[in-house]
Amino acid sequence: MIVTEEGRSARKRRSIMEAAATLFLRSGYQGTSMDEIAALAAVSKQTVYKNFADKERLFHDIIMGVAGTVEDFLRSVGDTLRDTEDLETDLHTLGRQYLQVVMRPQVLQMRRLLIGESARFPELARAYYEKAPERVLTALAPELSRLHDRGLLAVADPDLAARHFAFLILGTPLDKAMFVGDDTGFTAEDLDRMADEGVRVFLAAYRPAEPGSNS
Amino acid sequence: MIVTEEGRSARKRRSIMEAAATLFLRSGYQGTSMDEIAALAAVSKQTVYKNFADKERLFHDIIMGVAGTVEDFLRSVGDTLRDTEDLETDLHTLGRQYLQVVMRPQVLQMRRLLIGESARFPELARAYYEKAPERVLTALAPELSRLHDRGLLAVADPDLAARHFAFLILGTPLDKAMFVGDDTGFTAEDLDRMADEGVRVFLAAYRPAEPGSNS
Amino acid sequence: MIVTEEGRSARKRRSIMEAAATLFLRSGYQGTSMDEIAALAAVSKQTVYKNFADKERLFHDIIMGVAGTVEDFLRSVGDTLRDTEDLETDLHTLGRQYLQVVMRPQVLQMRRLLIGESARFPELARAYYEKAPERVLTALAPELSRLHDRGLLAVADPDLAARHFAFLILGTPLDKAMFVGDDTGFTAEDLDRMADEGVRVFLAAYRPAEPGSNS
Amino acid sequence: MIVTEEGRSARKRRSIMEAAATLFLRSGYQGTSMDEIAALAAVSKQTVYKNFADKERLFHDIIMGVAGTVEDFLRSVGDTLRDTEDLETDLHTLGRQYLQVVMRPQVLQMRRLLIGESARFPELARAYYEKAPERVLTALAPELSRLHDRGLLAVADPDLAARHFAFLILGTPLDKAMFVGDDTGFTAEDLDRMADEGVRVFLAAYRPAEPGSNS
DNA sequence: CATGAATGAGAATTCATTCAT
DNA sequence: TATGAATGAATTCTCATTCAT
Repeated sequence: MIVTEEGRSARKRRSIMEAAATLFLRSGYQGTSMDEIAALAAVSKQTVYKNFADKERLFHDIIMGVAGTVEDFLRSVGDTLRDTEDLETDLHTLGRQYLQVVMRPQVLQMRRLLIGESARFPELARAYYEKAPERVLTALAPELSRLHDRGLLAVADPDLAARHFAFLILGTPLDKAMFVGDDTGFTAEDLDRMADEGVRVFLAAYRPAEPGSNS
Repeated sequence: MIVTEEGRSARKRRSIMEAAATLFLRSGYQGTSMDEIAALAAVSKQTVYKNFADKERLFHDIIMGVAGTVEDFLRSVGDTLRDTEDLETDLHTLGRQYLQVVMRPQVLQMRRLLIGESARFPELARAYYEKAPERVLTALAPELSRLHDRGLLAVADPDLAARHFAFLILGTPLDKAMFVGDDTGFTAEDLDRMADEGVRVFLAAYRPAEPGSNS
Repeated sequence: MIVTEEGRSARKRRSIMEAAATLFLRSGYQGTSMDEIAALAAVSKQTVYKNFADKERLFHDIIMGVAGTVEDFLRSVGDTLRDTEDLETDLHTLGRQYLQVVMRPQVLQMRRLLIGESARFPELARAYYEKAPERVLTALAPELSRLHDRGLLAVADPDLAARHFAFLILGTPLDKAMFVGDDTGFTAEDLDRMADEGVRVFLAAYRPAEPGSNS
Repeated sequence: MIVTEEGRSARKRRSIMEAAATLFLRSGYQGTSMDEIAALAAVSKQTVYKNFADKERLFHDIIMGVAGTVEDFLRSVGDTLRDTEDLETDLHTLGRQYLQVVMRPQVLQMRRLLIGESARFPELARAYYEKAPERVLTALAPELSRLHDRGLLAVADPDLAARHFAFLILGTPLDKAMFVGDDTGFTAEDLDRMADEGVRVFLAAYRPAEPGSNS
């Protein structure tokens, strides 16, 4: 009762944000009108303006709200690699997860939206970039570093290695998805295979010459 | 006299296309008005409409025109790898070139533009994707296949290898550039180093176990 | 209180329709701008567009609204002829009424409007034709048929007879009005006389040879 | 050689008039642009303006040019009725001809065009009305008068009788054609039958009680 | 506070007419 | 003299934002 207590006002605010998120992601910034947002949120335009000074601020708040979604995957990165006993298996698992997360329609749409609006909202695009895609890399790098210390990988530059890991896996489907839409034609199995191949190449390149002697 | 003969008409048409390209790339499709294009081209709106049926067609023609620019690099791919005598050196050269080409502001802007408009112009985005980014990969794959046959690489799946090559090199700077603008903060040297590192990892993974015995 | 309750909204809508009707009838479809309509209705353009999706739909609604006006005369046709005891007198009365109705400026303008726009709005013109002019004929025919059965007229083909009746009366003034404007120069007496003469000719042709023996 | 000598200039003028006639009749005044006319006439816009001061004058000249086409039928009226020896047959022939002439697409389109533009070009519409439809009636009336004198018809008011003749025949198909387009769905046989029925009614009403004794 | 209307402007597109080459 | 371009305005429609009820 205490937790779900939200108040009409807060409920409306959330419904506006949901409507705006849906529409902005689907139709872009210019392609979405305040009228549509109000209509989809089932509130009056006045209410929209009461809650958000103008269209730009609404957009801003939406984006920053949605950007927080990576959290789950970030935790997964640490959990999976921290004390791995079977690096190869765990890396494959992580790779598949990574790709699945990034290929979710919502993520793809958000990327397209911000890339398309990066000229109009430069700070916003940069903020998103740092809060989402970049964050994964900065979370991955220290884990790779740890693995190096444990002698399981040979990574001279952990940040660079993290990026290689990321783009070996994501590069192809993500780039394609940016242009051709959410449905790239890749099946779930295709994606898993691509992730696996990326991980395989990563390991081929980053496996230590003689296991267990990096320190 | 023959070569430079162009005619008022053709000159105007070109000036319109240049103006439109500049503005579309800078401000996007919706962010560019036909008035602005006519003004920048120093031409009346009528003349714009005489040359291009409507805004969509103008946009289309611009995009497809720019997309044809990859040709040069495509030739370079074949020229560099076809009869290489020093694969490592030539791959590094190619990698650097590749990254430089893709990081040119015009290319970055075009990518952002089409990614941002991919919902409004799905076929156009796809057409561009196939005509530009994808085309490089389909040109690279057979070359890798040749190198495999010559025993210089061990590529079971040339297409996949081409993609790994591409994204090991391009991934990081390209993804960042999409969000943060043409100026990523990377110097030319940074980019060369990134290309080099990508090629190094590629070779570490795809170098044959015993050189010269793949067939 | 209940009857006159209409609401701002409905009032505005009506005022738009009246303004649009006036202007469309006076200046035609292309000759009337949405700006003019809004101005005459003392309403913002937005309000016009909120009530009517676009100019075409507004036009359509106006036309179909006006077309419903024939109803009164349709009733009159039945009332006058159904149980007539003095056919000649009643036919003359009906003929005069008919001509008066059709020569009302609003009707004449509507005819001109739709005839002029019949290329642009073929279905609308046809719909109007069937809903208004044609409808009178299909109401008249069965009455003539009844009169035939009662032995008061000799009409082998009631539909054809209805058309003869109509155009003997309307033909001249209606055709002239189409071209020369609402004011044909005919006085009310002229019109009555024309109607009378038409009815006279109709009766001369359709009176049974020997009254009272058609069945 | 003398007859066909026309000169480039006159040829162009005629080609402009033909193009304009085609387009005005098909698309109306406002629906036809000077660009289209120039294009269809295969001359430059300048040439159009050289020959016709402006669009209005061009329209005017076209209409008055086309209006002259009734001449043939006018002669036919006199030829057929002047010394008829079988009035019934000849009237039927004339009725059919009349209807055929009026139902020609060009005539129908001209009527629609001028009716639609009668507010914009009142004198022109009136002029056409007097030059074409009215002219037939004023040609027909004296012939009917002659027939009355010969005792073949009983027409007290020849002008009125002419109008009755006209609209008994033309009324239905002409009125329908105004609204539903050139193709009314009536076959040539339908039209002949309609004409015949109109003539039949006309004769029923206007045949003298005792043939041969009107004077 | 919430609904409908108003404002004021901007964009795409078209047109009649006139210059300039 | 004829072609393409320019002018200048009009028209339909949409939008973000603000008032009034």
